Amino acid sequence: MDYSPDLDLFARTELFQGTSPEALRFLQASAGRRRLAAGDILLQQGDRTTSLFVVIAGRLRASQMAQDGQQIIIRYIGPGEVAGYAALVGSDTHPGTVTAVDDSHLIGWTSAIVRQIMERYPIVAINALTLLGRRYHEMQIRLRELSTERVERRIGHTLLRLAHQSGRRTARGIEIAFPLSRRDLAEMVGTTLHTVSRTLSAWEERGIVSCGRCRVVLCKPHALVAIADEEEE
Amino acid sequence: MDYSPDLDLFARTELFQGTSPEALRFLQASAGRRRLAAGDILLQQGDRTTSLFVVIAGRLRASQMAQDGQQIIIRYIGPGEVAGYAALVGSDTHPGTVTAVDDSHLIGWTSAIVRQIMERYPIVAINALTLLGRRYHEMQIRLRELSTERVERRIGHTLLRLAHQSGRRTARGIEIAFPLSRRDLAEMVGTTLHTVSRTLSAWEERGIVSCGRCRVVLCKPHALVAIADEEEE
DNA sequence: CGGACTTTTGAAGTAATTCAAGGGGAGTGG
DNA sequence: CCACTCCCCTTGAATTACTTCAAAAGTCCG
Repeated sequence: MDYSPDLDLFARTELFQGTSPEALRFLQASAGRRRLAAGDILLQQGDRTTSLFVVIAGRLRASQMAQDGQQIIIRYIGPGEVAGYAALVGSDTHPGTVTAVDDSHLIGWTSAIVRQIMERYPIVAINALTLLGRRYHEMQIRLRELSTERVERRIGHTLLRLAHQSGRRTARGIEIAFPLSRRDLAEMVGTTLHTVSRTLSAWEERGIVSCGRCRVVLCKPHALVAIADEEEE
Repeated sequence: MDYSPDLDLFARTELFQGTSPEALRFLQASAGRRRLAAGDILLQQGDRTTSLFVVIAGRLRASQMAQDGQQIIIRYIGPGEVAGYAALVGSDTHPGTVTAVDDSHLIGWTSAIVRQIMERYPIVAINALTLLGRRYHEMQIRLRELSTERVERRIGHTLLRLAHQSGRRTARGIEIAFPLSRRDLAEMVGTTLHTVSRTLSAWEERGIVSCGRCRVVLCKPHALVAIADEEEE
């Protein structure tokens, strides 16, 4: 078994940065592994919290559903990031559903072990605070955008964010590096897939983006920035 | 100086629950006090993070502003709650502005001390995680409401939440226990003060609420629940 | 090649904003 | 105590950004 690559990765994740070699060994020893194919569900909204995961490879989507079935996408989770934060904050059920959107590889720990780790190695709890604080801040910004901005601008901001956190340089521009349908984008932005489709079509005509089935490439990111941040008068 | 009442309060706040008497003494010794009149600003968005506060008495409003001046209200903060969470998560600037909406009394610690406390008493970091996790979850729910629900329903949910966290039983019903203008409510809900005004007027006609200048009383909370949660068909 | 899903685009409808104007309450200062 | 001012609130009417409804075309996969 090739443990060392994982051990390497550990030290670089947001959650375990700065932990002692001893702590890393303990984490290593107590970890479980999990592989998911694209479309598989890691955990479901309302389920009892049993584990915390860190993404090694792949990408997942955290979403929230209302009783009436309406769904929104909270965020996408990539390598090095935490999935299933409920175990981190001591919540007994998962607030959302996490689904793999690409084949993914994760490592996980039970809630009890997570608790132990944080008590033994406070740096982990402090790291967790930092990352949760960052997520909270992102949410504030999204909430503000959703409250005050028009759809076109929100789509712009959302695409720029996605490109920033998981863009891949290509010949044609920056490609969002995972399958993202118009519906997905709509559920991130708070609109309908129709409006997203229309907006992307208009942008494609102006050469700003280039899209296909579940694919978006930002050809002129600066033009998108202009749309997203331009002064309103 | 009457230190003991504060010491009493400490142990009951969300952040310091379960801390040892020794820790409480240290907290006590290193704390600063701050009094604010209604309208005073505790800290401003973009300011360097210097301190963390816990509200002893009064109420404050955390808000976020965009470049264009558009503002939203993130949340109201009451006794026992944390204000200025940036110091908790190691962010170097404050993500929002916190303003007193009633005369308030707070205690605070510098960022350096907060860091020390968390390293020495991991329980505090774990408590911080729990409370931030709860706030994050609340944000997810608001984001979902804002994305998927109509204004009337959102106003309903918002009022119910406010009543829950700071409602005061009165003869006429549950009163939101701090000044809350139509504009404030609009900035929480993501709409205009006009729409809020119209909605409240309509509800007042049906006897569901009773409002005045910066005052809202929920006379028939169950009717509001029906509006907020009723199945759509 | 059928079938499921994604995407596009037009047309109609509407919830909510924007525009506009007036009324009222609270505090201030003469 | 009255006049003045500053908010806060209310209510109509016009406008619009976006949704909803509808239908068809494209794309992937077994």
